Amino acid sequence: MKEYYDLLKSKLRENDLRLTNQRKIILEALLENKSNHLNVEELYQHINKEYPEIGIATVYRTLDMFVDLGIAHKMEFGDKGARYELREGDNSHYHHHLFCINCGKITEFNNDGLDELEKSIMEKHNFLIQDHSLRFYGLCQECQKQK
Amino acid sequence: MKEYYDLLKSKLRENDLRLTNQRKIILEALLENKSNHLNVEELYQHINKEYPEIGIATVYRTLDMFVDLGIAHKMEFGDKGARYELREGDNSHYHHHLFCINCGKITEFNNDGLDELEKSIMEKHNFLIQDHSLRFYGLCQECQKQK
DNA sequence: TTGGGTGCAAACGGTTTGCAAGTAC
DNA sequence: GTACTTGCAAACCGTTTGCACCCAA
Repeated sequence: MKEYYDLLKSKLRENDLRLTNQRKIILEALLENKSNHLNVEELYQHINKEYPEIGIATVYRTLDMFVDLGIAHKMEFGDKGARYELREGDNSHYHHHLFCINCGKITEFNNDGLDELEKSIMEKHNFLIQDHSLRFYGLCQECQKQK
Repeated sequence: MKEYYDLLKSKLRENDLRLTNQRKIILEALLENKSNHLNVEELYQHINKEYPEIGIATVYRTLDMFVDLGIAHKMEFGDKGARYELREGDNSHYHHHLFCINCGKITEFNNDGLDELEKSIMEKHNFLIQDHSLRFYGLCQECQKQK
């Protein structure tokens, strides 16, 4: 918590941006829902309960800014509504996602073994990789039983 | 060409759907632009030149249907506008994409080595994988020079 | 004090939908 | 002939934007 707060503070200062209450609150909401994979609307609803004066436009603007500052990731699963999650400190341990096409449940899995592929692609295609996304779409355990 | 046409025909028949001119034309447009990664609007413009009577709603409906029939893939890169591409016969040789965040250029690369990861995830998470997507975001060769 | 930040509501843009007319089978 | 399809235009909905007011530094 403190860790992300300090990170935000220094990133903001670096870029001559201000540390507003809204930005603190939105960071906090992301932290509280770290594993819930809320989309923007859901995150906004969560914030709205305690801080009804904050507008959704601010939430969008702030989240985009967090991405620019390198604090958050934006993810879209094609099911209406982007999701944002905080970046982990060590990028190489970034996780990826299983997306259930029946119930929409999102599960995380680890990144092991992608680094080599990344390296070989950089060389083969002369492509400077800055971010990556690996997803599997299918049926989670519960939805398999159901069918 | 013939191959996809026959596939479409049989898939349609299986599902009591009709082989209309529009569906043939849209399949053809996908084939002609196999490596161009056009989004729906661009694909529509391409079709519109020769067949101005076809509406964009039909293009959307048809492409979604192609996905349901297992003939096409839908892809979203977060840069406005979904893209569709024909599925290759052998799913295990499905390619993935490099997306240049500067110019939007999309490059394909091969899938080698993802199957094992897939298998281990199926076991570990009891997740029935039906589709997967691996992407790298970064700078293509040209855009690296430019900067 | 002042320029960046916010809330509001309107605008935007990709996509979907209702419906009457068209057409494959 | 009948049900599936289509074209059109309007609706939808997530996201962005313009603007007057606000507030962090």
